[in-house]
Amino acid sequence: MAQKPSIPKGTRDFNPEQVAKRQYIFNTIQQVFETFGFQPIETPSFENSETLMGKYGDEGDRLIFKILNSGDFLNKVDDALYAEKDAAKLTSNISEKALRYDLTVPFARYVVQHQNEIEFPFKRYQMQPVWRADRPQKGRFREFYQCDADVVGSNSLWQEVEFVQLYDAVFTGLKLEGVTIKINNRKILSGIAEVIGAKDKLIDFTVALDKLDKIGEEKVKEEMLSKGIPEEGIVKMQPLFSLSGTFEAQIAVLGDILSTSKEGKKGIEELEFINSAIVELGLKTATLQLDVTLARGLNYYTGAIFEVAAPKTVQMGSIGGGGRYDDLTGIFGLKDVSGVGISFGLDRIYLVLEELQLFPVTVNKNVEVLFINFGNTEALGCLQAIKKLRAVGVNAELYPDAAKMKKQMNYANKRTIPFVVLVGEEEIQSEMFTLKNMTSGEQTKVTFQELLKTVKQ
RNA sequence: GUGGUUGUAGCUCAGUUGGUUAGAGCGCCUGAUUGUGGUUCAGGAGGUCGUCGGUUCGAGACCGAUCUUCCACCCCA
Repeated sequence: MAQKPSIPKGTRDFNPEQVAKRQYIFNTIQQVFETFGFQPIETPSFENSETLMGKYGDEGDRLIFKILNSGDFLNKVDDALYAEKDAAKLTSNISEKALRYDLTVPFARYVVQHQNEIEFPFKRYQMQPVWRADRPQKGRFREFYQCDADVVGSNSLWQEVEFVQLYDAVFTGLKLEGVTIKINNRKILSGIAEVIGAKDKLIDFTVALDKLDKIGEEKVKEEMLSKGIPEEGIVKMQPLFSLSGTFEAQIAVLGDILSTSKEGKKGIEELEFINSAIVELGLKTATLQLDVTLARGLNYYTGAIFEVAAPKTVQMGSIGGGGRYDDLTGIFGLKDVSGVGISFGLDRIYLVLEELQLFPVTVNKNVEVLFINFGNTEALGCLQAIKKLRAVGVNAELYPDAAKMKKQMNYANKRTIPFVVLVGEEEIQSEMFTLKNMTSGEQTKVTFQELLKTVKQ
């Protein structure tokens, strides 16, 4: 074959079956979002660069897809700047727009921009693709969908409680049982950083702590030391490294460590509030688990932090995440609007459901009846029947050409169409339909009413 | 962004130390079967070996670059 066309790395095409399966996940999530009182919005695929840049840290900035300006953009660049060959500086001069990196920041922009039309607290959901210039891996793409639900304009911890319930409802709805909703609180992390004398190194500290179950205690300590966290501080947080047991037991240990930190204690209070409410309300299939090592890179979180892990039998990064951000809209000039939200990673959920074979067999919305084409006279009669079938919601189609019977049957077979109807000269005269069941091979002569009845089942 | 890995027919993969015309299974098309798919039998199509360049009398195989795949970092859904 000549030069095969291709798509950029980290992107994918979806065939009809895959789309049906993705649609199934979307529908489940959307339905739960709506029963929890969220309303949909959509925002553009690309935003002004200044809306996105600097909101996700240096690493995030690197991963944002920048859109080149139109026209003769190089002409407008200062010669000296061009000669410098500093990509970061040059970028801002030749790119004014960028593809959205997540749905939270565009949402914050939306809230600020439409603050006078919005009734607070505002509960919105959004299911759209986002783009990251990352190196692809399993479950990591450069174009993928996020499904976000956020509430802004309420400090109430009941929102956090609701989101835990929402996670549980969605994964239960998807028959994905045994997911773990990990929870932590940024205030606890800041509290610890304060207690160990590394208040100014919060990010370094959390990033290192986050790796505990991956690289082990010793390596984490090494990394912390190398980032300049004082040794006596690391000694102080020693109990953290072996933290386990029930929610209550872990809270007790944290209480000890954080006894001198006002912020830390506040974090513990919040966690206790959420946990006791969840214990009271109960979860259907998910488990809520305190995980002090849970950090999440995004630096705008200020309170609760969530992350959802797939059942342990599947190797997959987190399939959802979120948290409380007290001042996200502040970066766009709207102060004192607290928000909290969660996100579902559609593409990863897809991979998990596929691996565990949890998609229902019925997701494929297939044609239910194929009418064999014997020629123009017969075809017209068929289309009259098809019209009536479609009117009552039966997916039906006529084979477009009067091709060989074998070919037409084969088509029905390949597309796994369950019923085939044959209307030839003979059937037209007797006003009957020959109905063939493709799974059993059984063939009967029926009236239209009987045909409708069989096919509708 | 760093390090590694992968690419041969539509799919899954063989292909010896570099040596005639690059193979298999499955799939696809045609016929046996002009009103009957799945099974069977017979036949057939389909590849500039990811791309570009180099070494060699000769490259699918060796070397380089590039793209792609997957993986580990980084980071993250």
